Amino acid sequence: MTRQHDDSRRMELVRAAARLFRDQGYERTTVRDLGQAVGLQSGSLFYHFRSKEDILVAVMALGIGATTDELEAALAKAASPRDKLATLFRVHLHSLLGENQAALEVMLYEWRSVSDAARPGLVVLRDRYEALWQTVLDEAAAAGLVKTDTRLLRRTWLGSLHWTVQWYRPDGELSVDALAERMLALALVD
Amino acid sequence: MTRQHDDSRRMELVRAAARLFRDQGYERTTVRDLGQAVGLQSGSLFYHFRSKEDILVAVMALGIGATTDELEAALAKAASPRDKLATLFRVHLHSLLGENQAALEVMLYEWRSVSDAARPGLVVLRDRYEALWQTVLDEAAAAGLVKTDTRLLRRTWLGSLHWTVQWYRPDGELSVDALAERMLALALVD
Amino acid sequence: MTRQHDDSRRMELVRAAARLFRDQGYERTTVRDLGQAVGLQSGSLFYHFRSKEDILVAVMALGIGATTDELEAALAKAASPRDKLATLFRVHLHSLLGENQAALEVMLYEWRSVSDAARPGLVVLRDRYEALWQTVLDEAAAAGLVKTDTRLLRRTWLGSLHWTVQWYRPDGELSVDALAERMLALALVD
Amino acid sequence: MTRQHDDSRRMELVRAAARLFRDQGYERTTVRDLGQAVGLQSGSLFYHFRSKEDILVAVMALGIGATTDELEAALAKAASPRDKLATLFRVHLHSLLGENQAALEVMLYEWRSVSDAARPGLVVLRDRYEALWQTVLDEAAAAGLVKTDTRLLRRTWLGSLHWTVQWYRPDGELSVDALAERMLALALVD
DNA sequence: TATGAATGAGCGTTCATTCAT
DNA sequence: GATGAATGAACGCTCATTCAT
Repeated sequence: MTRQHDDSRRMELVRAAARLFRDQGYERTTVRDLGQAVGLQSGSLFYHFRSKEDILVAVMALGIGATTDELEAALAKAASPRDKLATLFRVHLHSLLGENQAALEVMLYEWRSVSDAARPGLVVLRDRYEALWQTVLDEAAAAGLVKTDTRLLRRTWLGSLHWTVQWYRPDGELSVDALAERMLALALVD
Repeated sequence: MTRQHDDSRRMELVRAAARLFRDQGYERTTVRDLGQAVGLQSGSLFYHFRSKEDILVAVMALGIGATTDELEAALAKAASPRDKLATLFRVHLHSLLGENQAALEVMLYEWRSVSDAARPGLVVLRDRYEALWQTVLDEAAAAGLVKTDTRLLRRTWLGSLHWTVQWYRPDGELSVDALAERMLALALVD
Repeated sequence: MTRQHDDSRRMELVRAAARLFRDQGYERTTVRDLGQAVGLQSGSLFYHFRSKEDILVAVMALGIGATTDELEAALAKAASPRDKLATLFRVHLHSLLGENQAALEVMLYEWRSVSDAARPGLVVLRDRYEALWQTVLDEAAAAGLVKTDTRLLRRTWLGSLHWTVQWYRPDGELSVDALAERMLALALVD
Repeated sequence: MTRQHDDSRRMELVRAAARLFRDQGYERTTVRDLGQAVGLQSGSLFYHFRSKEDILVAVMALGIGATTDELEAALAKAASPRDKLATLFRVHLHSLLGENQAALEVMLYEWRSVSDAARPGLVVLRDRYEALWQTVLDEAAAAGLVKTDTRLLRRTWLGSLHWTVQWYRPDGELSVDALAERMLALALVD
């Protein structure tokens, strides 16, 4: 119970931090900004986290971890290789562009602020996510859906998806789901 | 003469700044770092630039401006639509990944540190570059080389190319030219 | 009963504080350090003491008070003026250098952290201790054992003894008793 | 010239710091206190010193270094072993208790705030000073002026002298010179 | 009695920028 | 054109203390 309370505070902070880091950047976000966002004095943050960087790491771990979990769950429900490809696109774009989603974007763009000590742990999480992608792409290649250079394909497609945060506007004509579908259609060999 | 000297000093500084901003990030690079890189005291920089942000803007303008110039020149020499597509990929990757190239990468990843006042000028430069892309893609679509959703295609492909800075290693097996060729092949409908 | 329990907790804390204050200094010791040393959260200390400074005062009072008690008891058993001089040295060095002794050293070196309000109470305790010394020295002077400038002599000898904490090593060749004997021999007119 | 100016600023700061560290203790003295004492903003201190601890080390090095220099010069003028002993006492007390003298006292009482990295350098300086003492004491022992246990004698006497800062009042009846003479008389075997 | 969480003031330090020389 | 010195605001973080539970 106590643990739960503690965790909920931490989670609240991590989510607020994700938004601030995404909008202003990690370096430009002060611990006073973070405190204000959750109704705490800046010093009080350090009861929950050892350092500002620890908050960044928690945000990034959440970003990639939650996305991996969702992807795994969604893939389990996908029937065909083509469905699985669609799942890759859909889950990724929802995690990047969906409402209350900010952590994955931070994960993508704030690597430079992660210390050498914290990097390996995050790399493991990232690799786990990319391994899911790789598996699906390899199956798709075996099914003749995509070309066989799946490693480069993975990097290419992920790059395309990552970049959407720079231009996609949620108030535009295109829903996230529709965007995912169109990007997949564009990417696939007919 | 004075002007020339001044400009060469400025250029030297911009190039050094590009490398530092790319490697450490704009926020993490101090004006003392910049001064040291060109053998100047930090205070002396402010004779050449009004502020640190002005240096960033100069770097970004150089990054996109020089790339645009190169692309224009290279496209003029390209014969077929397919050649022109190859030119898009080749020039872009050289500007991102080539030796002594850092400014375009800064352009891509440091938008958040550009003030509202400076942004429009850079947006104009970026739009000019993307207009070149758009023209070439439209011609390719007309020739049946690519699908017709060329606006989304432009964003998709540019995203793929931008992301290469995160994983490409110049000491690996793949040259920049070879990478450009393979990425194009992967992107094209056969 | 409650009182007893309370006191034992307090004593445990004072002893732990004495060691920490001696080893790290009062200012560099945090209440979290103190809490950890006795298995308490830092906030819980404030049930036993009103402030961190109160703990310091308790340590210092213990340091000088216990030493005074021991000196009184030991002097009562000493026969000759020369024996009494030896007792001064022996008790003082044991209190400073003996095992589990830290409080007197804190008393000597942390005056600067005692507030004006708390100082008089400690000065009284210190004066009581020094009065014992003065009496013994005056008797020794009357017996022709030491020179007659006993006030300066007291300060001189106490200074010598206090300084031992800076250089004496318990794992060296000299026991505390032996050191006391040698220092007395050195100090006495033959 | 520039160097001289720089040094004079540093010196001014070191002297002011010596007084503040002596009066309030190193830990209780803030960099804002230090800045105010020399008419500088707190941040400006860091143009002259890399850290607050560096200032402490400079104070301590000044305290022991200047005293060593003075002692060397004064010993060169002393004729007899007895004169040299008097010189030891006189120079030490002047350095501790004289006007505008604070650095040596800081040296004695702030060791705990010196980092492991800085300590060896200061120990070398201290050893140099104590070596001067040792030489003089050995000569005095050879001349039959003092007992032969000169290593313990050195520590004993230095302890006595160090302790004077705790009780000597410059506005009292005793001048520093007179105190030195009386302490020596008390310490010497007739 | 003790805890977990929070406060709020203050700390040492950084850094873009200024300016007299 | 360039420097050395200084500014001043802000930064991440610490810590004695408080208090509802």
